[in-house]
Order: sequence, then structure tokens, then C-alpha cells
Amino acid sequence: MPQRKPTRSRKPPTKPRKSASQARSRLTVDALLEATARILVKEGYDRASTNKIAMTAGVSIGSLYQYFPSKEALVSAVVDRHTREMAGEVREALDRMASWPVETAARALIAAMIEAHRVAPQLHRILEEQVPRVGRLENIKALDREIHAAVRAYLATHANEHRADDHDLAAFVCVTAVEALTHAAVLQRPELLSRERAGMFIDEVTRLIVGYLQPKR
Amino acid sequence: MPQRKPTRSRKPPTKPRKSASQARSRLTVDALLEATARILVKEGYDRASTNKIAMTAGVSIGSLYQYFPSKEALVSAVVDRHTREMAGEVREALDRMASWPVETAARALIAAMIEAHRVAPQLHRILEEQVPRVGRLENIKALDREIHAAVRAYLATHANEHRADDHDLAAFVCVTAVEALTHAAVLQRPELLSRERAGMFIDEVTRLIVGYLQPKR
Amino acid sequence: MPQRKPTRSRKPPTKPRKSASQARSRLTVDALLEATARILVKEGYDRASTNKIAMTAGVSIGSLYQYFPSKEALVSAVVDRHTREMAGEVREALDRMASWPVETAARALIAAMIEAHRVAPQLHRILEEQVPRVGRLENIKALDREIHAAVRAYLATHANEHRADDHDLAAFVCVTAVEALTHAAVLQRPELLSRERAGMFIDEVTRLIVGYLQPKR
Amino acid sequence: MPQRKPTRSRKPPTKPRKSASQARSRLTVDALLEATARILVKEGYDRASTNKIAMTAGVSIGSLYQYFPSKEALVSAVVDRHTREMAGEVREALDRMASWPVETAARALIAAMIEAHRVAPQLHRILEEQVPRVGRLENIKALDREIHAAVRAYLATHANEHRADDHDLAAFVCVTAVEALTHAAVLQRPELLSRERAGMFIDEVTRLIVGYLQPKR
DNA sequence: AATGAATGAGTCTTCATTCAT
DNA sequence: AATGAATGAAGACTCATTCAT
Repeated sequence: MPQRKPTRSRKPPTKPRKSASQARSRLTVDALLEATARILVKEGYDRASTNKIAMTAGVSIGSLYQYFPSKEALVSAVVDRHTREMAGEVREALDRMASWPVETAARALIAAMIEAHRVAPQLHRILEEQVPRVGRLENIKALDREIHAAVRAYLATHANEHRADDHDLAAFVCVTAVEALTHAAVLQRPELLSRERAGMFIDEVTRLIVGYLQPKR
Repeated sequence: MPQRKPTRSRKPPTKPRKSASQARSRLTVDALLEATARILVKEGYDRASTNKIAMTAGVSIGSLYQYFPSKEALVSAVVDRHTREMAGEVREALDRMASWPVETAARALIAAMIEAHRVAPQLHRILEEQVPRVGRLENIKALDREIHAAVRAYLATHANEHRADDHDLAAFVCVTAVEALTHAAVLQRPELLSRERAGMFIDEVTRLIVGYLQPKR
Repeated sequence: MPQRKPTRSRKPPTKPRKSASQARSRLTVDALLEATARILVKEGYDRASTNKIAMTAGVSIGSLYQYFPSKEALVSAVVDRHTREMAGEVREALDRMASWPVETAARALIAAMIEAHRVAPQLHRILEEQVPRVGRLENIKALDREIHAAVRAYLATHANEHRADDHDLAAFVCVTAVEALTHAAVLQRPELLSRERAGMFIDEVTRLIVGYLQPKR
Repeated sequence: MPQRKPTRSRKPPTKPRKSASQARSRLTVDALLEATARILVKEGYDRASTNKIAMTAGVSIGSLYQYFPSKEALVSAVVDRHTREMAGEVREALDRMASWPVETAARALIAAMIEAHRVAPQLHRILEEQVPRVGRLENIKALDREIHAAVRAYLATHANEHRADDHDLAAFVCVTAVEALTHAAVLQRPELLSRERAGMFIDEVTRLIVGYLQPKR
């Protein structure tokens, strides 16, 4: 990622310089985000110095500050990117499952969340643990709320397929439990998610949710 | 190792000579632990400077270092104290419930964990999130493992009362879910734990666990 | 490892682009070494705080640590520079005198050592006295050993011109004595080294050495 | 050395308390000087903290400051004691040798100086190297000057037994050389001073001095 | 636009010294 | 007199950020 970009472009400046420089900017920004993520994981928030990040990105510290006005802004951008990446999987599942029966829906959501957590589990942990403290980087929580709202909506729509009265509370219980299990599995018991055993783990969590929501009978 | 001068004065003093100096030390240490906890919560680990802690404790920085040889030692002492406080409740419940049927046992443990989390929820979060990174302050994790082991043992003993085959996995699921819910409730939904609603929340979590473990029929 | 941008501009620049920044660095480093030496002399090793050094150098403390990773490294650099400066004179004399008769050789070496000590006598003292303790900054001792070895070799080669049997011991006596006298003269009796009297002092020390080495008859 | 002195004296206060306490004071002061010397050698001047000294002496830091108003005063006392101890040997030799012929006198003085340096060579080094810088602890230099004066006087008295015109200069040369050799031998070549070889070393240094002072023919 | 030298507030920690007990 | 808890100035060093080139 210390991209050595061509100092001179092959062709006579047919294309507007702006474009060229924009592409360059893009590369620089990407390199910075990449480096930040990597160092965040390796060193933790406070030991991740902007100088080290710039160096790792193969960029001068001056350039870093050209693109991000502060360390916080930089980390914030990493959070954004990461959240966006995770959100995709989950949102799709949420959309798809809207009309499915409880067990199928639960299984789908759980699988999606596990998948989402696999994107960058260690980065996820760091961001979740160390970043909140920095300030109002509510970005991650937003996804949480989104999921929560979707699940609550699902429970309302499918009210006759489960025994929960308080949909908000039930959504809280389900989402919190699934998140925690996903998180813990990825970070503490990765072996549970191996190709062979992942299905079993999903079954188990599904059972937890289904058992909880099951019609009183 | 300087000389301990005679603790006893000629005649048994009416009041236990809690040795003025010792009492003073105790106060200083307590003030420091208190201040550390408070600042840890308010500022996070890295923003919690020893100077600020000393100032908040109304104690000179020199005194701080007289009692704690480093920032880490100070935080470590806070962790110890906090863990000890939390552990009491939970251990008792674990002991008591050993012979109880699943539902009763689950309810007891859940109630105990909620109670334990009420001691200092925000401090708990900070310690759990930020302290590991500092070092091998495994103190908190130890409690976790202890609970996990106890639950696994319980499941083994009561094997015929539930449907779980893999006791380790089941314990992982139960403990992780209960912990997460407790944690989340305390931190994000304190209203769930109000006098009137707490019972309902406990019911709900108990249902989650019981539904998960219930005999297949 | 940040990217080295093309050092060459399109056309060979008229002036060697001593890269403004490099020149600046050089200046900073020099200022720091200078300031360190000065403060070392004025205050001694431990009173020489890095902050004071930076201030004296007209440089920020941050810059100091940009170039020297620790106080010890800074002092070490001063030692290096000083030793290198002193070594020149002496080494030349050692080379030259290899084939000369005892008296001439002694006189040459003594003169060279006095000259070497004149470079920065007070700094020399501080470095010699206080720096060893800090670490294995053996840099100065190395010069000593070098001189000692050269003198021993000289005595071996010219064995028939003197009465010493144990060349190692004789070298130890000669070098220690000459060093001490040089040192003491520079520091305690600078008047002995004034233009008019320096010759006399050299004569005297030469006599000491020659008298010691003289053939038994 | 953490002397446990009796808290209550055996006998009814027949003796004036003052005396008792004076003896105690003496002991405390001695313990402090001893501890200071030891720590000075082991840790160097700046790392020798008064707290550590007090602890080593088995005395409270408060007591230390009762007897010595500052760290400098404490070290100064150690210097005094050490100088006094060294001075004895040398002064005696200086007295004795006053009427002796050059060679005998030289040998006696040299032997005495070696003996003096043997008292506490490492302490000697520390005091000589690190203490001057602290301040006007001229105490050691005083002994030097005393020796120098005595030697100059000797040379004047025995003017016809040697070739030196400038007695001051000759004394400077002799004393500086002998001191340096003694010092260097003790610290760097202790093997030279072993029972068997010490005589040889004394011979050698004597030859240096005698060769230097010998009548022109 | 990029560079990287420079900045300096702020961090942890030590230690000589004071003073209430 | 002794004790040792408390003090706080000062030191080495880090790192987010600025700015001249």
C-alpha cells in the first residue's frame, strides 16, 4: 500500500489534471484508512499515532492532515467505512427476511450477522471498545439501532407467530443476545465458526431465539 | 522495613489506636481508588492521568506514587476491588443454585448477575473494555471463566433436565447471552431495571434461557 | 521510508540542492550537540536536563527527540564527536613517532596530547568523569586503550633503547603519567601552557618519561 | 545495620539521659554515614536518594534530616570522614620522610599513597568524580594541596640532591604522576597491587620519580 | 499539493524536603 | 527525638498538529 504512483503520467495531459489528482487523492485517502485500521488493530487507539499511520500509509504527515483535520476525523472515517461494510450484509438479510417465518428469519439474520462480523473482527472489537470513549462516534450504534428497529418491526408484523407482547423488549433481547454471541464467537471461539461447525453454531443460536419467541405452546 | 515502633502503649488504650498514620494511609488509598474509578469512567483509561487522579483525590502526586508504583498498579487495584465486589453476589448464587431445577436456577443466576452489574455499571464497562489492552489484567476475565465453569458443571449435573448435548457450548451460549443482556440493560436501558419492571426483565431473560435449554418436549 | 520525491528537478539545478531541509536538520543537530556540550560543562551530567539543552540550543524539546532518541544518545553523540576531534592529533603523532628515538618520540606524543586536551578541556573532564557511570559509553576509554597499545608496541620495537622489561607495565606508567599531567595542566595550571612556558612544561614531562625509560647507564 | 536499639534502657535512669541519647545519636550518625558511603558506591551520587539512605541505615527519613540538613551536608560528611582516613597515612609518611634521601623518601610516599587509596577505592573514585560537580566540596582537593606543599618543601630542603630548579613545578609533576598512577592502579589494575607484585609496582613508580629528579649526572 | 522539520502541552515518574503526630 | 506520610518541583519523553519550503 505504499503506492508508488507514477510521477509523470504516460500521456500528454489530455485528461483534466483535476481528474488525475482526484484519483491520486482517492489512493492517498485509501492508503490512510487502510493504515489506520491496521495500526488501530495492532496498537490500539492511543498508541496509534498519526505519524506512524502516515508512515505506514507511505504518506507524509502533512498530507494526512490535508485530508483529515484530526486524528479523530481519521478514525471516524475508518468507523464509517467499517460500519458501511458490515451494514450491507445485515440490511439485505433484514429486507429479505421480512416475510419469512420466525425460524427461517432468525436463522437468516444470525447467519448474516456472523458474516458481517467476519469482515474485520479485530477492527470491530477495537472500534467498539476504544472508540466510544473518544467522543460522539455514534456511528456503530446507529447500525445497532437500525437492526433493532427492523427486528421490532418484524415482530410486530409477525405478532401471531410468537409469544412476545412487548416487541421492543423482545427485539432488545434478541438483538442483544445474537450480537453478543456473534461477537463472542468471532473473538473468543473462532473454532465455533469453522466450515464444519458454523452450521451447528447457527442452529444453536437459532434455537435460543426460537425457543424464546416460540408460541406459548 | 523501617522500624515499627511499639504499637502498644503502656496500658491498653481505651480506644484501639488505629494508629493515626495507618488510618490516614487508608484514607489516602481509598481516596485514590475512588478518584481513579471516577476518572476512569469520566475520561477513559488514557485520558485518566495520574496527576489528575491525584488532584481529584485531593492528594499529591507524590502520595499517589507512594502507594501505587505505577498507573497500571493503580488501575489494577481498582479492578481488583471492583471484581471482588461483583464476585460476591454471583458466587453465592452459583453455590446456592447447584441443586435447583433449571428454571429456578436460571432465574437466580440472572438476578444475581443483574445485581452484580448494578454495583458500578459504568466502571464495569470501562474496565472490561479498556483495561485488557493495557496488560494481562485478566482479573475480570477470571470471574467470567469461573461463572462459565460453574454453569457447565451445573448442566452436566442436571443433564436430564435439559436438551443440550454439548455442555460447554450451551454454557457459552447461556453465559454470554445473560451477561450481554445484563450489561446492556444496565447501561443502555436502565429503565428496564426499575423496581417495577425488573421482575419482568428477569422473567424475560429466564424465558430465553429456559426456552433454549428446555427438554425437547 | 516515506517517499523520497525526485531529488532532481527537470534540469540539473545550478546550485546543488543541498535540500533546504537537510541543511536545517544539520543546523539543528549541531546546535543540540553544541548546547549539550556547553551545559554538560556548566552543570554536569545529571543537571543537564534535555529541556534545558533544547532551550539552550534554541530548539524545541520535540526536535531534540526527533534526532536523539534519549538523553543518553545525545550525550553519546557528544562523546563521539569529542573523541574524534581529540583522536586525530594523537593518532598522527603515534604514527609519526613510530621510528623515532625515545626522547624525540616522547616529546612528540606529549605535545600532541597537550594539543588534544586543549580542544575542549572541560568537556573532556566531564565526559571522562561522569559519563562512564551512565552506561558503557566506552568511547573515550577506547582512545585510551589505543594509545596504550601503540606505546606498548613502540616500546617493544625500540626495546634496546630503554631499560623497561615489562612493556605493558611501562606503557601503563608512561601513558597514565602523561595523561594525568596533561589533564592536570590544562585544568588546574593553564598558565603552564602559555606560549612562553609550554615548551618548558613539555621538556619537563619529557624528562620524566625519558628518565624513567633511560638505559640503565 | 538496621540496629534495633533497646527501647527501654535496662537500668533506672542513673545516667543522664543526655549521655544516653548522645550515644544513640552517634550510632545513628554513623549508620547514616555508612549507608551513604555504601549507596554512593553502589548507585552513584544522583541515584543515592536520601530516602534510600535512611532506609538502609535503618533510620527514618525524618531522623536523617534531624542530623543532616540536606543531602549535600550528608555527602559532605562522608567526604570529610574519608579524607580524614586517607590523610592519616599520607601525613605520617610526609612527616617521616622529611629528612630522608630522595629515593627512600619517594618510595615511602608512594607506598603510603597506595595504602591510602586502598582504604576505600571505589568510594574514593565516586567522591572524586561525582562530588566536585555538586559544589564547593573542596575537601578532597585540600589534601592534595597539602601533599603538594609538603613535597615542594621537601624539594626545597633537599635542593642539592636533585636537578629540579622550579620546585613548584617539580612537585606538581611528581604528585600528579604518583596520584594518577596510584589511582589508576587501584581502579584499573588491581592485580598490580597484589602482595607479590605490589613491591615491583612501587619500584617502578619510584624509578619514575627518581629518574625525573636525579642529579643531572 | 506534498513534505517533514518543528513545536510544545501534557504524561508518567522520582526524590529532596517538610511537618503533623 | 523519632517517625513516615505528604508534598510538589522537576525531569525524560510522546505525539497531535502546524507551517515553511
